[in-house]
Amino acid sequence: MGKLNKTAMNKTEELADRLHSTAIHLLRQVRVQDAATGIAPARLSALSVLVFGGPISLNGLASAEQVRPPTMSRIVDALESEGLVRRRTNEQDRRAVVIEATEKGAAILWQGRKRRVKFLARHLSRLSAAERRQIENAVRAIQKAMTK
Amino acid sequence: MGKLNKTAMNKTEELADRLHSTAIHLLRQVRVQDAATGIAPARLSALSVLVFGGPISLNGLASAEQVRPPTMSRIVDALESEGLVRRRTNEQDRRAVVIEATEKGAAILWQGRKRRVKFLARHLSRLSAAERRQIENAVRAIQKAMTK
DNA sequence: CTGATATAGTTAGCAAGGCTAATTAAAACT
DNA sequence: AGTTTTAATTAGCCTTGCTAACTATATCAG
Repeated sequence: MGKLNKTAMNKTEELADRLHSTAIHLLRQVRVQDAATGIAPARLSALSVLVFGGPISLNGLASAEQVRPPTMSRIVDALESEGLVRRRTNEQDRRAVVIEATEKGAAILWQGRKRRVKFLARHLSRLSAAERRQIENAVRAIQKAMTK
Repeated sequence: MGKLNKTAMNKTEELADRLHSTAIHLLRQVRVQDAATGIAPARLSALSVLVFGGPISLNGLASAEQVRPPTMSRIVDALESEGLVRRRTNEQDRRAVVIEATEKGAAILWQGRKRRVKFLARHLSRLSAAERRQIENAVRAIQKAMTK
């Protein structure tokens, strides 16, 4: 993949290309681990915002997850019916709801997160300490490059 | 995110965690670029296999994309009706079809790929050469860690 | 060579997750 | 008080994943 026109790409573009494809493959493997939680991906991701970030409004959650409110409303419906989150009305602004993870939701999320991190760490542990340091530096650099 | 239980994680697990979240954010931003092609993501991805890998059977394409044949059959239907790919019957085995990208499909894909790579490269170009070298090394290390 | 079995692909039908447009209820602002 | 804005939901669409069931062709056993 991507061999044809390499000649037309400069070095930075080649790096961009490899970085992209590496990210795709990395996440593809991790997703298999997440499937073991039994929670569908969008739901798991929203739940994780709630567990790590605390209670938040529906619109806040939607924008944290970069989806539209109706999409998030339905995701929260599903999480709620599985007993993983809870809706409260915000008494300061009765139009708004506050969504929070239940104990059960938090427990399940921590489990899944642990599985995912251990899976990745198991792979990373096969590298040398120097290689891991390289990845660490690269992660910092990528974050720097991508934030505005 | 991920601040709560860091104490319970060792260094490699922390790295795994940051790597994971960096990959997610990277791809989320790139996806916005891909949307500009006007082709839905699964279709774009299948088309890219055809353009970079050449003609292939439906089952082959499905397994390259890690989806089931019925899913791919429908994706190919959509691409075909947009004139981006073409189905041929394999004359050696008349049960099988061979799917190939049309000129139009290839052209659109190259455009989109160029946009995506340039977008990423634009961000990477704000880093120092040393930082880009770090990313390069890290990409290699990650691939090594994740294969097999 | 014929009947059974295996393989390639499609069709039908379900679920998840994305969207916009329209609606409802509450808040905020003339 | 009446209008406008805002938070969330509902309705209805599309895409993309799946399994089960079907069709057509190929292969294999006797």
